[in-house]
Amino acid sequence: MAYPFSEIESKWRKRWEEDGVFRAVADSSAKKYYLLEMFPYPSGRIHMGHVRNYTIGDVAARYRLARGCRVFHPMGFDAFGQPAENAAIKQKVDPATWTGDCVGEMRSGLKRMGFSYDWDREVVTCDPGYYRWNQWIFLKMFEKGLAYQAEAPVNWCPSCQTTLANEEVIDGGCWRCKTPVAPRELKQWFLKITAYADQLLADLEKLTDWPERILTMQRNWIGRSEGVEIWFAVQGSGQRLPVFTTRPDTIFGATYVVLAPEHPLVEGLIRGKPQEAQVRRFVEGVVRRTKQERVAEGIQKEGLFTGGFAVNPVNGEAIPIWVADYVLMEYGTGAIMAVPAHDQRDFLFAREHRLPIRVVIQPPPAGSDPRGSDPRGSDPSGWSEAFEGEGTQVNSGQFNGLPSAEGKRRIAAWTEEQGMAKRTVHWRLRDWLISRQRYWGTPIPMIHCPGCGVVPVPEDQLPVVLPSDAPITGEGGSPLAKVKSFVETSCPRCRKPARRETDTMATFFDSSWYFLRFCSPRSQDLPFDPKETAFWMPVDQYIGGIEHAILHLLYSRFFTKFLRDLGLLKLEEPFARLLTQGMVLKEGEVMSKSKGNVVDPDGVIQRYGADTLRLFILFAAPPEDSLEWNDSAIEGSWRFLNRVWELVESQRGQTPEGQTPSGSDPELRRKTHAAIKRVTGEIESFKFNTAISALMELRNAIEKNNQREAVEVLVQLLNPFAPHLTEELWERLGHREILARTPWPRHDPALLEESEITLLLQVNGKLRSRLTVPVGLGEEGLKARALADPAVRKWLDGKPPRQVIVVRGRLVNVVV
RNA sequence: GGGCGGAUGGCGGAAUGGCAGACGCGACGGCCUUAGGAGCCGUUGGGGAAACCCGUGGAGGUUCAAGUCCUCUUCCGCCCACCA
Repeated sequence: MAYPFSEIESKWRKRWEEDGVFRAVADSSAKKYYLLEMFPYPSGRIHMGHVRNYTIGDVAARYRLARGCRVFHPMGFDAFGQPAENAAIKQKVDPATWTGDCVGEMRSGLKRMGFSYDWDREVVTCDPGYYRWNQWIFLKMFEKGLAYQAEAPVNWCPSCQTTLANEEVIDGGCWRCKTPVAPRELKQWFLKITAYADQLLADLEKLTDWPERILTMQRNWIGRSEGVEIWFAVQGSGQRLPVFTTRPDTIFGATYVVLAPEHPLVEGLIRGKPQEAQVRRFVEGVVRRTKQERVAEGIQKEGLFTGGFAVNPVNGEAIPIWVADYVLMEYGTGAIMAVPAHDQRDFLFAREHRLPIRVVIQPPPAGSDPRGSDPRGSDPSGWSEAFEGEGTQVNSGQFNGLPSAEGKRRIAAWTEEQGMAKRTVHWRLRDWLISRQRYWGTPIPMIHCPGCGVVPVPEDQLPVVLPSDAPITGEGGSPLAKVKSFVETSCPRCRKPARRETDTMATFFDSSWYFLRFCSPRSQDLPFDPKETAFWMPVDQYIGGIEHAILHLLYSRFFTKFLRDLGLLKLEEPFARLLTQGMVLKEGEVMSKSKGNVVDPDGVIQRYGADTLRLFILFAAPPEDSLEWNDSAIEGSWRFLNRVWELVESQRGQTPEGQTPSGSDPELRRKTHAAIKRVTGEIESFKFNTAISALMELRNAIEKNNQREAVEVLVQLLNPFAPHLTEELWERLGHREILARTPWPRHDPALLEESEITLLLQVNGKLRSRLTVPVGLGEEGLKARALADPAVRKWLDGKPPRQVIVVRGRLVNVVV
């Protein structure tokens, strides 16, 4: 049998395209619905992860279209990036050609799936018409002081003479030549995302339709912490050593100070001291290692005494200054006051190096408070770990006896009054390093002039086009630096010879605003037409992988806020609702070429058609969960579609008189309308797996009693999932209109009312019997029926019930 | 170390605190067929002849009633990880 999916699918794709069924029209006569899936990196063919992501989106888009919304469902390609450059290095192909081929391959792969994209709005980020606006936005950021240059470490391969991305560093060595990678300071471009840290944090409150865990991840990434910066004096030098702490209540317990190895005060502290040589060797050893290595070494904390002392301003005590690798230069002030009694890292370090431990927060006595009690006494020598909880201030001068929570506030205020400290907020969020010493990206539109310094390329000279003749070898530094005709230019200010910036932008830049470009993809005057974004934005539903939960979403939120401040948008947040779909696994593992467990969507399409693939990938698991691919389970979806096909074909064979007229089987009518209600609700809440099972149930019911209305409803409800087949069936049922544009069916609530219900009879909470009773029976009536039931009487065994619980419309529980 | 999820038949997964296992895969039996890696029908959590009993990682608890709520615990996954 096997329905002719291949002909059907190409027929309807052609029809949709010819009729422009999915073209988005900005028309305020109906509600707009912007549905966006994260656009793909064009690495070759589409894979199951794409199929899943885009099928989830397509169901939502098609459903909204049938509900009469102005649906906006665009697609494009995130086309800059390293894989194209690696292909160039390995296979000697031009990245532009390679990328173009991949885009073509992917576009046709997506088309084979029958997704309802408005292809007229396609955007490809490596197109100069797109990336000129990257450059424009960058210039605006530079103008506002949000783009700046600073020294930053990169992974450097001394053999290839090039910088490496983190993922190109494998076991501390270069991915190509295995030479150990060394960190190296390079002047690079940053975006000042930290200027928006408070807004990015505060506005998370507005994202009420985002998954809670994504919000938590963003919150932790931004990492706001409130505390005080307190100034220790370096003994015998007059220098001030600022230290940040979130625990001012523990200041009296500081027994030493620790500097990060890179801290600028280290050199002065050790000079001429006996410790000098040893400390210097230690510092050099730490600095030479990359951050990954430092972290990978784990909990082993190493450090040395510098020979210097710092004076704690709260009690005038001189305490030793150490350097240790567990203090990071890039957080806080690069120095800490160590309170070993109340911080676990300090505790371990103090134990290791025999530094004093002083308790300043007395743990509450055991049993005093069920939540906060701590069995430890006030003598830390017996402790196995630090006490980080709340307690009572001790050894803390005039603050003794206060609860530590109050001590925290009072000590912070007091040190501030005394001029010893100031209250501050520190953020974990760092500025965003966007420079890449790479070819396949957007050139940063800046010019270095010996006389004028760093000068922006004037707006009317954009785009700065990526030259096509760069030598891409993977060696000898940035490819752009080797293209004379690109590098050599004149200063826009003084006209004298100058050099172009040869770094390109990280591709996260490109994807931080593409959702705005879709609104007016051919806009020539601005990155997007503010009228169009005012109509379409925000994205009503965004769908993509959890791996983008932090960076991509944070950057997009940052860009939106920046563009709003430029006056181009009237929008706080770009994505109203977010869904993160799970991964596609095979035998419990992520599909990957290296594991050799990749299932190619095209093979599946050839065997079963796109509709079966779509249906199966939605049926096998809820969208957010990971999905276990199963080659034989897809047969179930295939069978189901064939049976639906058969159902319609068999009905077509019948004369109208031979069909069961609508209404003659009230039970099937009821089931049909119940299915409309259920499937509709489940599509809206993205429970596609159960929506499909409801469709299977409806088909099973129809098979027993074929009825025109039921069949038509089934075809309509199935449409978002299996669009090609259902268009064909809809036509075969005699309809002229395209099903995708046919209004979604509505259920008749009157038909869902039932006259009888099944009453569950429990004895002591266990199901013992069931009873069919008329709807609307009162509590007493239900109780009487239950107690009269033979099964219940058997369990009562003549004894009177102790209690009878009646849940109307559902059950009666008799307690003996 | 921190955060967030999970754990239900042979498998994927269903279950507003109220019929555990919907729907599907697989398996088994049958029908049809020259044949079937097709199709159709039936059975399918475990135990038991049956009445019934036992079952949602483990241990407690709340409740008339717990897969679902609470406490503790084990294991697994993901993300972030020396953040002061």
